[in-house]
Amino acid sequence: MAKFLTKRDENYSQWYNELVIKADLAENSDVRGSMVIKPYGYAIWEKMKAQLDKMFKETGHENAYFPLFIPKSFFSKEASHVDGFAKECAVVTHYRLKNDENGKGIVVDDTAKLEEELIVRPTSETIIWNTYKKWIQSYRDLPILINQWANVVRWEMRTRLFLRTSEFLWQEGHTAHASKQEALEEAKKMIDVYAKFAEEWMALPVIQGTKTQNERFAGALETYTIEALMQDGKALQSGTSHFLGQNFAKAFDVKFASKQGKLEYVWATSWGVSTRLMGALIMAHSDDNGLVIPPKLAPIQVVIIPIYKNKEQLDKISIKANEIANKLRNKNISVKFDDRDTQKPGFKFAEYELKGVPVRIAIGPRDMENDKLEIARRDTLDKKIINQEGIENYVENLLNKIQKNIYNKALEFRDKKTIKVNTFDEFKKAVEDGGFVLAHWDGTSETEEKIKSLTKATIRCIPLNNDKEEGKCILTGKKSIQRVIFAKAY
RNA sequence: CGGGGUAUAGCGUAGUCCGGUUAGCGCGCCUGCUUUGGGAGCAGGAGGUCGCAAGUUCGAAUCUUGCUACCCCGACCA
Repeated sequence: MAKFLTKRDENYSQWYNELVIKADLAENSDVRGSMVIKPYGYAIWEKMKAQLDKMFKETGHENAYFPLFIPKSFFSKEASHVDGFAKECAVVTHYRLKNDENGKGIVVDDTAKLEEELIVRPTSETIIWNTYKKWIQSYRDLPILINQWANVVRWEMRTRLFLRTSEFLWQEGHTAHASKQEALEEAKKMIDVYAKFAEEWMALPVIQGTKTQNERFAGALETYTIEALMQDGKALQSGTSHFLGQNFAKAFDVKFASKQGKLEYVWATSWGVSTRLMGALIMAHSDDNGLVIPPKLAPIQVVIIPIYKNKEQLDKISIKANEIANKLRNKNISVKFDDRDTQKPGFKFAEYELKGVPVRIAIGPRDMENDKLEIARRDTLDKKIINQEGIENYVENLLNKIQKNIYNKALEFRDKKTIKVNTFDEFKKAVEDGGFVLAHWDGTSETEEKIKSLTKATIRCIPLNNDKEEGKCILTGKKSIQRVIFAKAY
């Protein structure tokens, strides 16, 4: 089986690329570094989006929309922010095209040069804080809890479908608060929301922690992150939430009158997840036969495939299949009855396996005689013949089981690949083997940099609620108060 | 931005060094028949400005020059 897909242990990144394309999730477009998200892939993203949106609203946030274009001057207002993004910005310099005088198609009209260049947003802090300045005068105007669903552009040198594309879809929350305490709580609250979403919906175990200064968001005082482990042993940063302090308020001069009548700068957070979550979902669970999608995010949860020799048989089976489909739909389960006559059952089995549909039901003449059906689950590839009677409860139960099993499998894998080391030799070997490596670190950026250049491993995070433990830095031997998580990352 | 490479049908490729019939093959696509409980078989068929432009030549996918695009390695990537 799966003779059309490269195996994971042969070439993991080739497996990933083939899978994304063959499962019909996305493809490269003719625009450098930009992908087309195809209907099946977009359907998964829509499910993610719907759930996240619900969770944001449940935590008091509202959606709004800010401009795609940001005046260049906004960017220079926050120094570390511009440092972080300057090298990967798309810039709009003109606003008109004209026919080439030599008849060679269309050229930029040099006379239509913009007074001030516009940057295609790589993130929206600047335009949003420029706006918040107009909205905030008093503590009564706070907090502002806004989220935006948008596309952003970062001119990356090297791109990969979903993991890093020049243009990508995401949400960015931008909140404004009257106190440091409240902003910090907001940042933590949102990383918590992300972790909950990853674990309960994506079946993806994640570690919450803070970033070191080196890895922090440009302009943030603290960056909270959720880190997940992929099957090749590399880490994937899956969501971040930043405590921005008063940096942006100061850069954009956003002050409010406090209850005591003093003028104070506003405290800020921002937080986001992107279509990169699709990459995490694919890499964390899928196997050599194709995608494995957790039921809660699967666009099709159950597919029914008829097996027949002639039209009369198909007609009979169709009646039964539709009956079953309706029973399942009444349980809010999404079902597809695939009665295409243009493909054979074997082809369909393979196709839905490749596409990661959690449950497959096959009904043939044999089953029709005995009131049975064949049910197969994608996560374990187990097949069973069961009674048609009570199928809706059976499937409902099975989908929950599959969701849990996928999570447990990923958790087991991560636990197995999480190793404590105490010496630099052990460290190098562990990094080479892949996985999360728990090691002592002296807390300096220089040491972190050195370790990165020696091993390509970076500090993924300092876990929240980390156990305090005296130790010695694996590189310098200096004192350390806790272990941090190292890994090679995407 | 430095180094290397590639461009031929929807996709993957052979042919290019050493110019010479109608540019070959696999997948996919179309038609027909037989098939249908794990990616069907046979027969027939359609599909090509050989990246673009100029040059050399009786003759260019093939040689020369220029251009463009893409890929790989490095640098870069909260």
